[in-house]
Amino acid sequence: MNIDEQVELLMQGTEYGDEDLKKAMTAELRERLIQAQKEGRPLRVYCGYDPTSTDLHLGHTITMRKLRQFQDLGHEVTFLIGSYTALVGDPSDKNKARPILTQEQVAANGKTYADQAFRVLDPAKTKIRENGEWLSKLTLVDLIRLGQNFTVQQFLARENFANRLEKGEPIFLHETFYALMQGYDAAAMETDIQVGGTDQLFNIIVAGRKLQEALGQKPLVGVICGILPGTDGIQRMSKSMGNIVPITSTADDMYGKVMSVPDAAMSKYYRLVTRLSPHEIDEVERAVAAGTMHPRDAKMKLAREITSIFYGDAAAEAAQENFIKMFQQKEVPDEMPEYSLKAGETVFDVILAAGMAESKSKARGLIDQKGVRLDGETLERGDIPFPHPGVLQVGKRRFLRVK
RNA sequence: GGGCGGUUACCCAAGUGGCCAAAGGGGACUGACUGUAAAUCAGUUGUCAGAAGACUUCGAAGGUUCGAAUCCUCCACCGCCCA
Repeated sequence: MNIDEQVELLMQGTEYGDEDLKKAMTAELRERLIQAQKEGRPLRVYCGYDPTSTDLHLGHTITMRKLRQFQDLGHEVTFLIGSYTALVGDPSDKNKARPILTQEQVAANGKTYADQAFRVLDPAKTKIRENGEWLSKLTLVDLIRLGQNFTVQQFLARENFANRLEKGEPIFLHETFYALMQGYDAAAMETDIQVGGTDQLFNIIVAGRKLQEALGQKPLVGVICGILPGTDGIQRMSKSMGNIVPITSTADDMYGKVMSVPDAAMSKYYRLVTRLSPHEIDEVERAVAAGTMHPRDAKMKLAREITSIFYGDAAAEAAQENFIKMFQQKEVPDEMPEYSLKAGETVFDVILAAGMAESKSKARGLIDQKGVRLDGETLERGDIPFPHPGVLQVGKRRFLRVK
């Protein structure tokens, strides 16, 4: 791959929110690649992950995919676990301060993060480090010195702080340390390239570069990845929005979740979380635009690709077949929870016992709305004894085999 | 530390003694239509009850009243201004 192609691939899916910045970063990236080639040394690339929960979702894999691209081009990739930054909580993507985690939680989460990351990254070529390694050694004086490189105004100008200020929501002092800590990570590792989401723009472009410069290093190149919308297609994918595709979900589930993503978000999914080259993606989009490819088929290709990244081709193929059977041909799924009918139980009893509705009122509502079927027949009442064993379907996708 | 304002259901938010289980919007859910997409249309969205209705709920606890989300007292938390 020549330098131009490398730059194109590495800049795919990036978003800077500012054309000039993007141009500048692209130019710097090119320069670094050339320089690295000349000197015959790999670039030091990293992305940090704060282990704030146990489950990673597709949104987290965007930057991993980007790291993987660097890895495949022969560069040195560090998967940095933010053991210390997680203690502070990144204010970037929240309108509220994050809950403070204990050191034990952080340690436990960090472990599972690395394991999950290796579904995308090449374990043999990945360094795993924790930022506690160097952040724990900073003294108060060190921290104060770091703070001398920034003004309060710079922080208040940040979009999310500015919003909170405007709305009268609290901004805690400790939140401002986050950027300093992250910037220091970059300096401590003498980073060439830092990868992160658009919410990290400030931390990377302002904090990281400035601190490196202050410490006499060449400022890093920020590769800022776009944000993946969740399954609703609008809000960013995040656990609290309930629109995530967990990377630990089953192949069938992953395939189905990707299929439920609105068309409008397809392009982002292709660019941010697949292994396809910019060229191949263009081809798919052209075909859809020209009408030679059905948008549904483009999405099936996407769902299959994503499932394959995590489960391999065979499982992705199987997931696709299940999907076709279940939803395109309206057959009931092969596997579903089972329930043993007890004497005298009504339809309501079964629905509630199986957790298919939260309360009897909700169940009543579902029946009234013709949302409950037994072997395909709509049930009119819920207070009658359960008619006969069979497949109970509540809504579109909740199934129960009643025996 | 002082002054003022706020806390309503999943979220935002209206409501300042009875007509309040509580407007409106968003979200979620169901049905129709579809490509398990979007858009659109119709409906549901505190719990129990077949229905009438009953019960619990407007930050917490007490109180006034025939009756309180609404008035009073105290407590907790948040914001703004002044230090």
